[in-house]
Amino acid sequence: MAGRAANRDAGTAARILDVAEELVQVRGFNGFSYADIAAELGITKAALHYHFAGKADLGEALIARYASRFAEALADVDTAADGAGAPRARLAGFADLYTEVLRNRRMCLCGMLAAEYQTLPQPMQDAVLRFFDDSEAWLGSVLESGRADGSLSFAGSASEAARMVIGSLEGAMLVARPYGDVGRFQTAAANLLAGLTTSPAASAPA
Amino acid sequence: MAGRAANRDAGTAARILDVAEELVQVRGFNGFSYADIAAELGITKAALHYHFAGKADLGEALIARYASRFAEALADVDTAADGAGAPRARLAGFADLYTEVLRNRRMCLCGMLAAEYQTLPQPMQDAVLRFFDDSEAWLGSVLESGRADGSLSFAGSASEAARMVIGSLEGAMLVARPYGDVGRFQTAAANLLAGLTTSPAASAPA
DNA sequence: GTCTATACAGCGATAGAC
DNA sequence: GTCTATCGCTGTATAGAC
Repeated sequence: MAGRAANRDAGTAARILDVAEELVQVRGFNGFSYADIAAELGITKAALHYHFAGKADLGEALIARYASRFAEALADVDTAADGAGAPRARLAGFADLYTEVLRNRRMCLCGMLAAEYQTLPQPMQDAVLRFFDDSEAWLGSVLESGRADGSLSFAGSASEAARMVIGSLEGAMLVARPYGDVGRFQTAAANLLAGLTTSPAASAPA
Repeated sequence: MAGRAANRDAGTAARILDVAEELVQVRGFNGFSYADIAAELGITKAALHYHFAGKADLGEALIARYASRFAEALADVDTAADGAGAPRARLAGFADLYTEVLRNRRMCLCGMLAAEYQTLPQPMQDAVLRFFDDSEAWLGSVLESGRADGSLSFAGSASEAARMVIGSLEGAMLVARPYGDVGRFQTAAANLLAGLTTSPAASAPA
């Protein structure tokens, strides 16, 4: 989920998605137009309609690609953090994905679309909910493992805790971004995760 | 901060604000037009411009009124929860304000505007940050009291904890609203507050 | 304070040439 | 695959009558 480089060599469709993605994450789906994308790429609006018939189609493609990249990033977190201490490291890795998005002065794509949810065409609405459902499933499983091995602690079900964490990270981004302060997000995330982490004495008995 | 009733007897300016407020909280500042307000009130767009010269002026008035009502609501929470156990009750009362907003199928006005922040005229941007600063000041003071009397517990400064709580509540709303599920928010809020609450044994020694 | 009428820019979208 | 040209509509905003 790192901020992708210029993507100069990608096909036109991919470059359109790159520009549109940034516009949605920075200005919202209702805050940009085909003209903005066309100007940025040096092509015309008509060319955009060749690749994406309507704004709704573009929006669906945007979420699909974002969700797919996010799933890859989660798989990378799984790979990077393995063995003992995996749950804690994976939880931290999950929060780090959000940090990277904010570092690019962006809001989470689906967090932004959640705000505009009522104005979105239904296929986009459905895709946004799927994104959160998938995140909840991955994180819930991590939290459950952490509770099982004693490294994490929380009340209620792992799904509920996952929902709480996802919402909290989205909200921390939402508020930190206007302040232009990544540290503000990181502090909030650290305090949040601290509340789920068992004390060293309990998790790593000397 | 309860969902205000029809406000049938209010002046036109107030009724415009009522309708615009709901539109912003449901669809976003970039998701509605003067025509939407005019249609809802049965007046013309030109009449709207008499009361609020431009959309930016309307937006500023919207935040000012919302922030003023929110401050009143916080004062009410102070009054309702007094004496022993006040910090915990005030913290719960703070979360309840958010619940009420969500019950009306709305997002927090300033949470919504935070998402659209980069597209807002600067006076609106400034007012949004002031709203969060004020909330942080009030909540930080509540948390500090709670730590002092032993009823609340958290790492770092009270201001940092306040920022974490505000962000988490905003994010819980942001994500719960698309699901149309107030219970989803309430569960997340309860889990969040549980992490700040000292165990009964510590706070209420039998 | 509200109206009719209108200006004018921007929007998403389409037709048809190249 | 991209262009020029244009459509129909909606956006915010204004002028001037009542």
